[in-house]
Amino acid sequence: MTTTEPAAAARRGRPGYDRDSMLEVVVEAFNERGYDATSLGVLAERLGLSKSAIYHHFASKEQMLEVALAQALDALEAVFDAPEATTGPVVSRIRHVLRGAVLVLCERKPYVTLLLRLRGNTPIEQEAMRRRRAIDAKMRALFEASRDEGTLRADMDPRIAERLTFGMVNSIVEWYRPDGPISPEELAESVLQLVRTGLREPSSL
Amino acid sequence: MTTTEPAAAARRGRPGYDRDSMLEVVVEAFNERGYDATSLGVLAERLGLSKSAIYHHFASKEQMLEVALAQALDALEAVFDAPEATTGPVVSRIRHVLRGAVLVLCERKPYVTLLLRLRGNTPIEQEAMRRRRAIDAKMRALFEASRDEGTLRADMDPRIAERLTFGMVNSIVEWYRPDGPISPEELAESVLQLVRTGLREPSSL
DNA sequence: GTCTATATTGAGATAGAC
DNA sequence: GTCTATCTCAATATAGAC
Repeated sequence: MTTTEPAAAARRGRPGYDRDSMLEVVVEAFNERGYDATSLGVLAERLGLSKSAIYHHFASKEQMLEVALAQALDALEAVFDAPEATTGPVVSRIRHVLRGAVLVLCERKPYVTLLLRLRGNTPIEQEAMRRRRAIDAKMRALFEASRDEGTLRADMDPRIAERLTFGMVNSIVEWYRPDGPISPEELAESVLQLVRTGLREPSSL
Repeated sequence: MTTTEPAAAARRGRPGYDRDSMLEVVVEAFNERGYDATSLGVLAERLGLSKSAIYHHFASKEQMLEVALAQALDALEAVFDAPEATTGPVVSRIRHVLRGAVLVLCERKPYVTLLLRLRGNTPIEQEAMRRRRAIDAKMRALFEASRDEGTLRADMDPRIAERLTFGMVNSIVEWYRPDGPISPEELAESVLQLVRTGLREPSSL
């Protein structure tokens, strides 16, 4: 039995975690049971380590949350700060951010899931929620711009439209499976179709 | 039984809670901080009581959750078991359950919110999730029937359509305010509009 | 119906050896 | 990088008086 292995990230046995590989296991547990309901004892069990070993990688349970949330927020902010989100026709910008949000959500699902379930119980959670609300505000501004130029249906409040749309996108974390039959791209396309023209078969309108 | 006291429900002073009026305060706290993160100490503080007084009304913290979840599930199941949900044109049934779900969600928001955030950590939570999944299955069956009769757009998987639609509806608990400017009926109408024909102004298609 | 205790368990976190 | 052992505190829940 060899006692030294170079790479740690892909290992599933007992030893050799680095910060990222440990975080993967930890965040999965947070999402299954909820952050508050997940004790260090449970984490240690799933990691195959003792509780105290965890503290070699993270200063506290909340720091695990902080690092994980950053992974989600950085990716989402990148979508909304991209040139495609700030220049060009408003309808194209909306398409870009919706598609980008779906893709980030699928590709970093565990981290985004954690973000979407925050309650703001600590300063770290509150700061993450602040960043999330800033993203929401950019989305809302796009919908209001669409209303102003006449491309959003006039009989719907743009704020309601934004909330329903983003709520739909965010709900994807509840059921999407990365190893399932549908690709993130297909899913993004379905979202755009539904948002653009609804669910009805045109011939049955 | 009941009714030696007309109602303790409206009281906001120190004493005189009955089960329902206590549950209102409790569920509000659960939703603000999360069920697991809400200690009996916090509940006692918000109720203006000692921790032990709570046990006069509920046998355990989890029993509070159980009673609250029943309020949400009973109302939702009533919508899906109503005659309007089981007879008549499929499109009408879908309109009924979507509208009904939005109304229940607005009118019993705290209880539905609790339901939607469950993680299944205990048998009681698991049973509630089972009932919730049964409701989902009825919704899915309606969408599949719509696909089969040609009223759901042919280029979208009915299961994805169902999940996106229900996800949108459920996300309403995250932002709806009963004392806000929009009525549950208006909100239900917006949902139906978005789902039927999308967000775009027809003239800009 | 509420109170003041208190029992008991498990949580997050630390110390220091290997 | 991980371990055993332990600290401290807060959690749920109970006992019994008023």
